[in-house]
Amino acid sequence: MRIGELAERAGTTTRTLRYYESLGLLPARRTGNGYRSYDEEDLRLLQQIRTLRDFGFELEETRPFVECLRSGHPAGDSCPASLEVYRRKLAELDECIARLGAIRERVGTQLIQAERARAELEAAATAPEGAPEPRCELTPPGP
Amino acid sequence: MRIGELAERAGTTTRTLRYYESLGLLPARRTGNGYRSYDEEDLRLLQQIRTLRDFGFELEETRPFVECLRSGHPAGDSCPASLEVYRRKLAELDECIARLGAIRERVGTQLIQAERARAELEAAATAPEGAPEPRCELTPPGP
DNA sequence: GTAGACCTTGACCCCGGCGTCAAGGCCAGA
DNA sequence: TCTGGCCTTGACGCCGGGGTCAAGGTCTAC
Repeated sequence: MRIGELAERAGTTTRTLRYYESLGLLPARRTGNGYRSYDEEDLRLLQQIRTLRDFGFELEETRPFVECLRSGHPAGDSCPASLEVYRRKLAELDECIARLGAIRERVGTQLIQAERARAELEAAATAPEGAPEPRCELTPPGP
Repeated sequence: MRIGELAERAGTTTRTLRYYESLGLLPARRTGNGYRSYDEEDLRLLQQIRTLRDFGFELEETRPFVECLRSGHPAGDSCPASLEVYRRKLAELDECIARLGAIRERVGTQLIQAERARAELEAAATAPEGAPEPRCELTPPGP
């Protein structure tokens, strides 16, 4: 199978496959005329890469999975190195989710307060006495 | 105040301030010799920018807040455009958190299964009969 | 007058993951 | 034989947010 067919079957582009090859992630055999040549096994490797990438893994993080498959294991995550990547990724995801959650809370609070401030402002505009516009601002999380 | 002092007081760099100026985000007056000149108000604008950036806002998203402050409001989020950015950001955060949460679940499940597969594999290696290595792999989320 | 600490503009570099040309080779069908 | 569709390598571009030179101007202190 040539590069165009593999790309199409995997739902990606030839550019991507050449890029992976340049990283040594998915090397290709060559036919006599210099064309890249792939087989079904390469398709599996490629699918493993694309699947992990869809989950937010960086290309380098997919390498253990690919090498695991290439070394004859039936699944990319049959090897300790792959499990280690899973664990690192889990920790990363947990931390990221927690951080975003904290920010979400602060932004949400901020929005409520700012909306209330505006409501009071409009009420003040309706009423004759103009109270000073209250200050409420997103403050830095501290050093 | 010149650029170096403002940068230091805001905990950033002169390069950053020049970059913001190139975006029209934080324009500077000039003294006779061509040096940039800032005042306390500029420091406030800059702090607003840095605070929002710490919360993951892109520079362009801070623009409404800065313009709100510059137009004389006591807080960057006193204006409707700023509130709109808050709301968009909240929606963005919620979606991102949900997406990461779903991925976290899948990766976590995958890790458990792969660990169990390895445990069975080792048990099989201890026992004389080698059962076929079970396949379990992260599968694509579907088209 | 000269050292050194500031300032100026301009330009290139970085990260990841490709997209998008450009110029040319290889092969099949009419 | 020629056209069209594949393939090859190489090179530049993009995204955001600046880092890091380079070459030169300006001011102050000694």
